[in-house]
Amino acid sequence: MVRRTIDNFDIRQICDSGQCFRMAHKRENTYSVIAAGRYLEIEQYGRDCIFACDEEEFEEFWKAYFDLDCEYRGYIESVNPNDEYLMNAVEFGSGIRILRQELWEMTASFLISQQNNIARIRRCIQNLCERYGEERPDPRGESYYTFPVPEALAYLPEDELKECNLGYRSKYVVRTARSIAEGMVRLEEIQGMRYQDAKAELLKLYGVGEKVADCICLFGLHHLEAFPKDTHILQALEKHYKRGFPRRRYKGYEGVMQQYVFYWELRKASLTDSHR
DNA sequence: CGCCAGGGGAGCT
DNA sequence: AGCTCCCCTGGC
Repeated sequence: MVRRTIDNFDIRQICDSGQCFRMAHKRENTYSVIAAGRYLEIEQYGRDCIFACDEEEFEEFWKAYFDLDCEYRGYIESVNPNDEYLMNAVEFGSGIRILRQELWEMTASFLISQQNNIARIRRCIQNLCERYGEERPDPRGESYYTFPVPEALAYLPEDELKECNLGYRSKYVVRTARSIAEGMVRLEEIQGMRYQDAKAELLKLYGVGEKVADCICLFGLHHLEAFPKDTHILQALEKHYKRGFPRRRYKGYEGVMQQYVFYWELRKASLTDSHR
């Protein structure tokens, strides 16, 4: 067990912010996450967090995964006080962090995300992991499945992943897995590239367009300047930033602001809903 | 049953 | 850069 008191960290908000599809609400105050072949449960009460792993694993892996070396207060305090919309969004999602997830997993996950909703994206990825990932025991005596390696998908018939409920996205994932398995696109090299070069390289993958490439850059490469524009963000920009989002002010971490806006747009509907 | 939207993209012009 | 068409599932 690892105990930490952490500011601007809310595991529920992170789970609901739609950047990780392998996080789940286990029970009151407790969430699970599967990443890089590992399984972890996190329990949180206010700023007090309990990570169900030993100190070594926490320091070596999870600390960086949750981006805990970064102080998010600075991002939050930089928001223009006159920007009422963004002030609200940032206050509402002040516990969000940009996770440091795996490049290949983000690539496949955001291929699956297109024209899809988050609940179904989760099910698709769960299906994919159960069928092509590796089964491992978790500390509680149950089991979980790792994310399949590219080679496990690369030589399937292009429609095979429709069995996992991917629909027409099946061929995007299979062809991309093949491009990577055969070395047409080298993820290890992309890891070392700056944002623009990495994005250009990712755009070569079949099924990867502007928006998906930016999601991969933001969540899989931690390029915080990537600013994915999905339907929700476009609607918000249209409504609140007719003259364009002030990217200059937030230069270098526009993607963090994007995530506050996205979460706010996603959740505020259900907020008024639950108040009936 | 039809219609539409869900964190778009490919293939044209 | 903009347009059309493509494509799958779930909810209403």
